[in-house]
Amino acid sequence: MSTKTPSVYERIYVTVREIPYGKVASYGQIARMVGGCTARMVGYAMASVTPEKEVPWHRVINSQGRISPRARTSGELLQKELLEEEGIQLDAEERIDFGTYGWELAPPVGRNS
DNA sequence: AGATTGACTGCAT
DNA sequence: CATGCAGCCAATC
Repeated sequence: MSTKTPSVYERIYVTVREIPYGKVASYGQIARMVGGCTARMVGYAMASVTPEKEVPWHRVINSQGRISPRARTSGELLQKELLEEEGIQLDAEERIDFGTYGWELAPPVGRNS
């Protein structure tokens, strides 16, 4: 293998790939699941991700159930399109309901109102 | 080898 | 509800 050691990044990519179709996960959730890394690492990993990784980065959103404003480009718009493609509908405020689309491993406490 | 950055998160103001 | 600040740790320059 290459001189590069897999390290945390590789783990994050693998974890993100574990996200089932039609579900979403937050950075913090993934960070906790991977362990040893923080939400920033996940975000940074996503920023460094490439189509070659085949990572469904569009299934990764922030804790607010919102698409990260990211830095440049209108990629966020693309992300919304991809999410809808997965069958995930966004709220009127472009927000995702973790209780409905959230990863089964990421239950935000079921508080039925 | 040191400084900077980065698609985050949570709490305080 | 919007804005600000601090904590996190690794990759990149």
